[in-house]
Amino acid sequence: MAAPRLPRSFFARDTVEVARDLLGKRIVREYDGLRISGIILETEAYRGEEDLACHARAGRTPRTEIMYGPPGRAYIYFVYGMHWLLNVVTEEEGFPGAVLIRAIHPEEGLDFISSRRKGHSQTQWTNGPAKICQALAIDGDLNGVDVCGADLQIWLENGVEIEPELIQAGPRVGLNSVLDPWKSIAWRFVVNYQSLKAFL
DNA sequence: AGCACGATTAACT
DNA sequence: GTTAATCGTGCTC
Repeated sequence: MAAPRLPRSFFARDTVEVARDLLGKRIVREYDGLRISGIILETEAYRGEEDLACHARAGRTPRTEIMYGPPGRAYIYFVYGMHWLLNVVTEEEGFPGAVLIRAIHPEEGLDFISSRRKGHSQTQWTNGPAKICQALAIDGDLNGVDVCGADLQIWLENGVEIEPELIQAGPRVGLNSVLDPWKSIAWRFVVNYQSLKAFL
């Protein structure tokens, strides 16, 4: 019996809450009949047009349109000329928001991940947002897929319980030219190493 | 261990 | 034309 997927209602909430609640959840990628999965250890929230770090800061564009759409869809985009990054759209339809998945702890499909991250040690397999996409074979072809519906490509399940006191919040990464308060607002969430050891 | 930089494309100004 | 929600390498301390 397969574990139930996180429902759309999980994502139809405030982006910052969703980002925090995604820690400890399991992200599952099905590829070529193979199940690849990991436990989410790090996320970031991007929320609203006033958030100067959010792509929706400039309003609706072809790229950001998906962030305004229904929650529970994948927002996958390309940066720095070579990297794909995976987000899940949040908030009620009409309000832009998404959670960036920044790090996971691999659990299933280790051979697959290893082959896609050849030449790197296991700790470097999925400890960054572009590394996750490389490891799980996620690219722009999957932009817009529904992670709550019947699509068998990416979805989320309940994983492990993370004690609230083991969650660290801090400023989001890579926002070099973003102004405060958005540059330093604590919308990045990381599972503390202490709790990491509980299931490593 | 930590910092600086180049890679390489597309969206947006 | 500029910038970018990053990564890997190569250099220095």
